[in-house]
Amino acid sequence: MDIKEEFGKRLAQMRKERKISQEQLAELSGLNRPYISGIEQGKRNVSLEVIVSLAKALGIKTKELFEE
Amino acid sequence: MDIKEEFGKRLAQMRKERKISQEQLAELSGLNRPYISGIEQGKRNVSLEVIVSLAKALGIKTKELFEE
DNA sequence: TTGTAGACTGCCGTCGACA
DNA sequence: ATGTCGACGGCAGTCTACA
Repeated sequence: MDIKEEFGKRLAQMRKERKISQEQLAELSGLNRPYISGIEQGKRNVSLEVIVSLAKALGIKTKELFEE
Repeated sequence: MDIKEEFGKRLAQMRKERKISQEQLAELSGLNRPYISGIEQGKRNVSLEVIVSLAKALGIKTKELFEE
């Protein structure tokens, strides 16, 4: 499986565990909602800064987004 | 410290531990050498795919590039 | 609530060259 | 062996809008 897909699935999983919407995650991370959607679909090659923003918004460490 | 700097220092550290040059890391990762230099200087906001390429080139897991 | 589309700006990543 | 520059194409990330 493609790394973008893996990352997207992992992100969606962590978001749902916290029971927040894409809209809320967008606000917390400072990103826009359609972009979050694209990331979760595995369509986006996100940058280091975005990865860190998402981890912070989820209240986890960056490395946790890369655990299997 | 900025996340780009942190990542760059971590990358340089892992590369030196393996005693390979930026030139060799560039070849192994499929990236170009001046770009590797910029990353290690903390000047570049690298993408997910580049992060994974670098980890593979170093023979480590992606998450290891985010451990403190 | 989520997926998708289009238009836009800025920067990622490439490459050749020089210190 | 490494840092830096300049030029370039392509895509990251934004925003509005509609299903």
